[in-house]
Amino acid sequence: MQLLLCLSKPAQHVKKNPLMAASGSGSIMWFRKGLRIHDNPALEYASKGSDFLYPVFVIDPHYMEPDPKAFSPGSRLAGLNRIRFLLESLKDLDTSLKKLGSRLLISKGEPDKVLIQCLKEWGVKKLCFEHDTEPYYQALDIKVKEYTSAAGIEVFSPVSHTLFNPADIIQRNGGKPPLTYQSFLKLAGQPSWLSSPLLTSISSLPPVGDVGSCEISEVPTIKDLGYGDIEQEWTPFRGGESEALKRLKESVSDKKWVANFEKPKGNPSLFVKPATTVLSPYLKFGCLSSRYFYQCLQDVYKNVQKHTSPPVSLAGQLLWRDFFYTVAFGTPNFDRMKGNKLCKQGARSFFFKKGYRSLISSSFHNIIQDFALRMPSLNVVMIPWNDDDELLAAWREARTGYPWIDAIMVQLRTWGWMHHLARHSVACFLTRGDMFLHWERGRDVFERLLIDSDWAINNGNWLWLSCSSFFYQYNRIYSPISFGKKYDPNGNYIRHFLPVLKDMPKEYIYEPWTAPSGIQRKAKCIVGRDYPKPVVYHDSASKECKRKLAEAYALNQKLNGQLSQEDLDNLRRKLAQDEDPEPKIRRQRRKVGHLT
DNA sequence: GTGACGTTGTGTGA
DNA sequence: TCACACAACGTCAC
Repeated sequence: MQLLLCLSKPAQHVKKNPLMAASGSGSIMWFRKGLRIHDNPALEYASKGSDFLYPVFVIDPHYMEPDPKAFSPGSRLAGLNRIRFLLESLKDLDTSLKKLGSRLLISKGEPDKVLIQCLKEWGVKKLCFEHDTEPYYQALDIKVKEYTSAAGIEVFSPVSHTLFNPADIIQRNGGKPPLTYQSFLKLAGQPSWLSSPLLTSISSLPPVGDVGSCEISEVPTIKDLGYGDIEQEWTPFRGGESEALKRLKESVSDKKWVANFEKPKGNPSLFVKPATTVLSPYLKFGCLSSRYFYQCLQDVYKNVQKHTSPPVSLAGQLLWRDFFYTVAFGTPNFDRMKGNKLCKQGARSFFFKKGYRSLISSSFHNIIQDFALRMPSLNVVMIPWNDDDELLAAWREARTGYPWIDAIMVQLRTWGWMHHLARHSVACFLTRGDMFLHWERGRDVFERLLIDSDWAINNGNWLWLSCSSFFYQYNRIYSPISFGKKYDPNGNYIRHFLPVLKDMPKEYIYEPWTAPSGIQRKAKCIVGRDYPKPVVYHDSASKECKRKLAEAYALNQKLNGQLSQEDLDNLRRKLAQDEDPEPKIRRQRRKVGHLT
């Protein structure tokens, strides 16, 4: 309310038309993701044949308003970097809409309630919004469609966030999502829209109609949202479609770089000019169309002699995105370890008792019903992860004592973005590599702090990295010392994000606890005082993790993945009994060191 | 049932 | 720079 009051001002580009509601020629374009003008079929359809167009974005307080209890500045669900990125994206969209004779109408509240109020007040006959497969939006859309169906309002909700429609892929695979990238590629083939040009510009839009009694504001600032004066290091990446297209143009203009791109060969320690496009935050909010990006890449590939291919190529990265969207859409409880049992044993009851039947479009319902009968097939390994708030906080707050890990966590907090392999390093360290903590805890931290955090991709990658699903070679552990050193022997990345170590000689920068005390004094960094000692011994901790994973895998195999809570607890006790005490001893020493 | 395969590990030795 | 051991997983195609 405070926001609306302080921003209430006469709306520009708004034409009064008291007859509009009766004429029924108005449409609402409901922006959620898809914050762009180019390749936006919902916007295109909304503007066709409409005398008035209402471009609406609803600010959900859960997503935007300050939560003082959260572990970093921001709302309950999002860190401040991502909130700011979203506001910048909205501002850019508003500017673009104004150039086309329209504007963005910002409202605030529970999105479904606000939208239904707008639909009633404005008397429109058409509601357009981009289809979204995330559970949050699926549930939201059900509520809105219940109203539109009863009110006789046409709904147009095209798939334009991804290259393919996840439901189509699942249908083609007999009702199950493909579980490997290669099988996904085979099913997907070439996108149907690839041969025809996408609509990348619009010359004008219908004017905005009378907004009546609906509370509408301009795009708020961070301060308007109640954050006051914030002192923090902000992400260097600016939100919005204009910035996205500029970045895209820069990336694809280097044809040689695009043609030779191989994701696993990228250097995660580069930060002045990152080794990847950093287009992921723009794809996340739909400031950039993945289809337009894909088409631009195909144009480059056509004009070079040879180029890399999926999974490592740039186009392959967009296909990875679609792969995770597809598996996530076809897997109930994709974001949990413990939902798997429910999937395997009680898929029918899950779908039919929990109301998911109404959640899914009728055309897809038959497939899902069949899918439920066949049993969902994503195997999530049940692992008795440890629960240790102290270790989790050390990881989250960049004080593990391993500079490579801590520097990445500082980059996460300050930039909201890190290279993919840097994410692998810290995710492996938290889960199966060193700390043996639950991937869901790490997922929560990433989900909050990343500016590109995406429900399907984030959960998919945590399942992958923790060897819980998709990837199972738990012997392959990233070393918190040698992995970074291989790319950046001088430790420039560490020196930048952990200035406390900027004068540490390169011989010790990845393992400062090994530096002689004279060197530590000269570098003005005494380990245990200015920078923490390691919270675990990597050598023994990683061996312990491998042993635990081996036992957990064996039990999962024995019980065919059907572990009860009791089975997990028993295994946890057994693993603790057999545990090598060495990592714990180090933790005790560190703790004492901190207290004194 | 079997064999090939899997975007992105590390350390060692040639 | 490359091959190999490490130790061995699940998925897919046959």
